[in-house]
Amino acid sequence: MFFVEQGEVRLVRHTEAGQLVTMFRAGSGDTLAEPSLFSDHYHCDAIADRDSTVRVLDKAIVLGAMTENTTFAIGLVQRLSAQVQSYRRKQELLAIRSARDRVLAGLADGWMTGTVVAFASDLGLSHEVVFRVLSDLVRDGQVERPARGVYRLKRTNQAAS
Amino acid sequence: MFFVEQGEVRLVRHTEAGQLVTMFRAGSGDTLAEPSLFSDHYHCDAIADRDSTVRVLDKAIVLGAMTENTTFAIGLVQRLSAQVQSYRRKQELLAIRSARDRVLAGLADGWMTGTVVAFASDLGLSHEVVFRVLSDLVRDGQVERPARGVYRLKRTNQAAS
DNA sequence: CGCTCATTGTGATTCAAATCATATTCAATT
DNA sequence: AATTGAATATGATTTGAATCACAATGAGCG
Repeated sequence: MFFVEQGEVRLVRHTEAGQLVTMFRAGSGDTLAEPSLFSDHYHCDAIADRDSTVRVLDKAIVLGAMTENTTFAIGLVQRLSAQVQSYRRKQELLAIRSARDRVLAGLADGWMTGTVVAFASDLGLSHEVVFRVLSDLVRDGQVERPARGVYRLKRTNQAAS
Repeated sequence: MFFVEQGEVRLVRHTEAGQLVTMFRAGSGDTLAEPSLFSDHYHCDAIADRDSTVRVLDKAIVLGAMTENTTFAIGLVQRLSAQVQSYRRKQELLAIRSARDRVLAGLADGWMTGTVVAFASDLGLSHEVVFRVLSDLVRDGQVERPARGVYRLKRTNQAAS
């Protein structure tokens, strides 16, 4: 198990077909690979896109800390719950068939942080379609593009939640 | 938060487009809606396809139990970790573009339990394509169909993990 | 038993996302 | 300053999953 002190680390897996799927993005203060506490053979790779500082937490020590320090355990439960929630939200989003609606939902959820290519990958769409949809949305006035490669929803249809 | 004593309860959400997405299937002994412990406004619906018995756990009591009983807290962490793992696996599976490969992966992971329609919904595919792919796979000898609506991978390409 | 309804299954057609191709911008490197 | 490589962007084409349409089977029910 790992603790990200600085930077950003992505947990990725390779499908049989060879494509890279990002499982989780851990920022400063996040823990990584909690499931490894209970299962040995589950394998992911970790990629740091920026320089990052990561603390390695020994499995036995973490398990020990959970029995002794209840606030620690509760914190862990809380972080895991948040992860479960975000996975559910992602599932819901990926269930949206139309590329346009999916891009809109992704924008509303604040997924468009890095590059468009990364955004497209998170959405499970080809970057070409995402570029095209973004262009259309800008043309339709739903989205603004303050700079090259930067897209933002207009206040008109911001996230409700 | 809920505890499923008997039966099976599905956690579902409705997308804006009106389609139903199954977020989680809880069987006997599983807990449901753990994230509700920490957030108030997240909303899912629960559907019992079979008659089921569910125990309602009071939020405050569960939080109390976590501080007092460390084994309880650890159990919760463990269940949540397992959920996170399965969500990651599902993400990986849904990232598979080809319907044929996705169906194969779903079969290998033992998702084909109920009806083909339910299976298709879990895979995020139309049931027509799933039927077609299953037919092809039977024709190709990769899959056996012991009875109408029952499909099973042949030992040749069983799950590696 | 006849009725309804969901599931199973297949065939034909459509449509939209993937793919292929290509140009441009820009930052990092040499 | 020239070179590489990645991201941005758009256009043309293909492909495969969705959709529409329609049978057949089988379970539940009055």
